[in-house]
Amino acid sequence: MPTITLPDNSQREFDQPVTVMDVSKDIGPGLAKATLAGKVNDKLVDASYLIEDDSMLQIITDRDPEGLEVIRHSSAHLMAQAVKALYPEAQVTIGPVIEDGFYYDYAYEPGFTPEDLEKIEKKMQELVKADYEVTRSVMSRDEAVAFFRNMGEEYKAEIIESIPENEELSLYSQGDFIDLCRGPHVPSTGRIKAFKLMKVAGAYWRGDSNNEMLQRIYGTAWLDKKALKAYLHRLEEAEKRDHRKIAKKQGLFHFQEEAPGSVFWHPKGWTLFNKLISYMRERQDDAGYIEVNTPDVMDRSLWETSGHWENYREHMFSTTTEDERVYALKPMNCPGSVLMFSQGLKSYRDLPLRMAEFGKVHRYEPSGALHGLMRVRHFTQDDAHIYCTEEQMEQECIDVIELILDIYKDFGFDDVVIKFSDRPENRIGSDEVWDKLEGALVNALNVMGKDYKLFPGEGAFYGPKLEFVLRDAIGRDWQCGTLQVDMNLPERFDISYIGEDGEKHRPVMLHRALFGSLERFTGILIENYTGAFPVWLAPVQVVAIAITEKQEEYTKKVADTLKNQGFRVDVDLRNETIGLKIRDHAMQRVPYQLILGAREQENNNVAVRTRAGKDLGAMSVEDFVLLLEKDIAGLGRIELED
RNA sequence: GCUCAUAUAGCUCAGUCGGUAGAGCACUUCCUUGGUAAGGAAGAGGUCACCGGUUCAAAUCCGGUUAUGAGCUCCA
Repeated sequence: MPTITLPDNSQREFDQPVTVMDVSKDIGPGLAKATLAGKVNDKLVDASYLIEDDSMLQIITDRDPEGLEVIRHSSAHLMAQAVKALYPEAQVTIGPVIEDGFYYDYAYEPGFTPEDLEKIEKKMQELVKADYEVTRSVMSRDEAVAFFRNMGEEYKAEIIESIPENEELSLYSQGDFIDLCRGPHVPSTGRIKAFKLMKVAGAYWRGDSNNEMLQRIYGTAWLDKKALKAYLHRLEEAEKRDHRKIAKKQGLFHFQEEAPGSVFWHPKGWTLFNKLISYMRERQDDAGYIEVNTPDVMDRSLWETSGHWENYREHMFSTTTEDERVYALKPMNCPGSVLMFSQGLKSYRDLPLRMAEFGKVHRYEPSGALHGLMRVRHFTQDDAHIYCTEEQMEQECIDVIELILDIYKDFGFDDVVIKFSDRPENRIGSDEVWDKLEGALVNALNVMGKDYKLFPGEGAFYGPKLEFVLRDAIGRDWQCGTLQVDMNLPERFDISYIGEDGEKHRPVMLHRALFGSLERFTGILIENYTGAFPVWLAPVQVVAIAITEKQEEYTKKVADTLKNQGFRVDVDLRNETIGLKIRDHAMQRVPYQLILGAREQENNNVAVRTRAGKDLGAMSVEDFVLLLEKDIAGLGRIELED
């Protein structure tokens, strides 16, 4: 005799066990029609779930976030059903829900073509129309293994075999398709209204590159066609922000075959790059760092001492000279930094020693990993190594985190995902030391009230790390800043400082990078600003445009006045209409355009237009300079975007 | 590195059935001297990524290489 309590605390009594759907029907036919699943005592269940005892029940409809998840999960099953119908020899594996949709991995030797996707999608539509009822059944583990093995589904059987023996497994079937699944699912296939298959890709079985490659089909699913359309539109818009596209349009950099994964910076892109360096240099200077520079090419023996030769040799660029000496291009700055530290005796009075370097590192990344500016083979780190005592460590961590978040704020990144990776299985150092190092990082975050995501066992073998992650236009996450504690290098290079007691002590070494890779950060910024950089960063801040050739001299004069005050100014004297010139520079996202015609020349002033199309009217050059300076002082966050 | 796809003018892209390549923008020259997102005309520009094969004939079909894109794996 279950009593059902609904979210509004109203109660309904039934004289026999009821399904979620029964309760829905009891409340009203409209709700019954909208019911996708239920939440009984906070556990997500099918609409057909039988409630036997007094329970809290929330009916899940397409208005609930869980409803969309159920639809996406069922969409994955729907796709698998379609694939099995069209390609019976394909074996099913797994098909989870992901952000914005779902995927399903198949073992299918010939692979799927884009045409196959169309066919599969069409089949899915048919299956929706047929409106198969989705039913749940239960099997023991061993029954299920035998069942799937008998069907020729070896992968499925393998998955089930790895599940503990005593667990009861649920299976879902629709039409002649059956799959192992935790559920819940929609009551019938007709409930899936808006989906689209997006792309085929390879994916390793069980995520292990030693295993065979499966065929993964990605799809997206939404509550209705309108939401699907909006999503596709959003994707299109996001693609326009792709840093590679914007860079081409604005002439910031290029890549070419002779140097895969290596950037050719054009003048405008290089200006941007250098602006970031001078910004960082200033911030680090204020934060008590010193800056050094160490060699790019160093002898093999150094990399043997650091351990890189042993562990990362295949990812290093190395070179042998005429005299048979083997050198390597530095894949990291730290060994150089340590050599710098060991020059001369260090006292505890020298600590904390914060040694920064804008070092270009070279890593032979796998070809498939390369990705625009985000993943390159030669990149510049805003690297620094902080040598300090154990007592100083936590405060140094706090200072680094504070600096990093403050710097990100200057670029408009207020929400930064922080990842914390703690001790891995293979590691050096005692547990007590690890406790201390992890504690330093976590305490620092706690003191600052910052949330973080824990990645257990993902730390480096020599110490735990924090990673600061930013997201690109297409929704991909990229690690930018990092803070790591290192127990390995000080040991390997046997560095020390003289303590108050006159004895040698081993310093703690913190590695940190704030932008991380200047190249990657530039890429993130291009997308973040859609190429419309704040004035302080913009490669060209102002363009002076002559309306006719009669203003040529005046235009040059105005431009020179601004250039002499340190602004980055372009001049446009082309024999084109003013409309075309304005359009060109607006599309190049130049923050300010000065329109210079007979009127301006006569009154000795400039007519100012923003890239967003706002006409600020005429003003003197002096007033315009004040405007620029104010804009730059506010780090260009004055509202002039469209 | 793996799976799939792509590679044609500086850029964006067409190119049917295999018959030696085309548009728009950009560029050069000329006309136009203009007032806040595209004025007009003419001209120049290509070893169709590279190497090989099939064929009387290859941008087109086949194989390989390189690079790029998406995803997977990796990222000290």
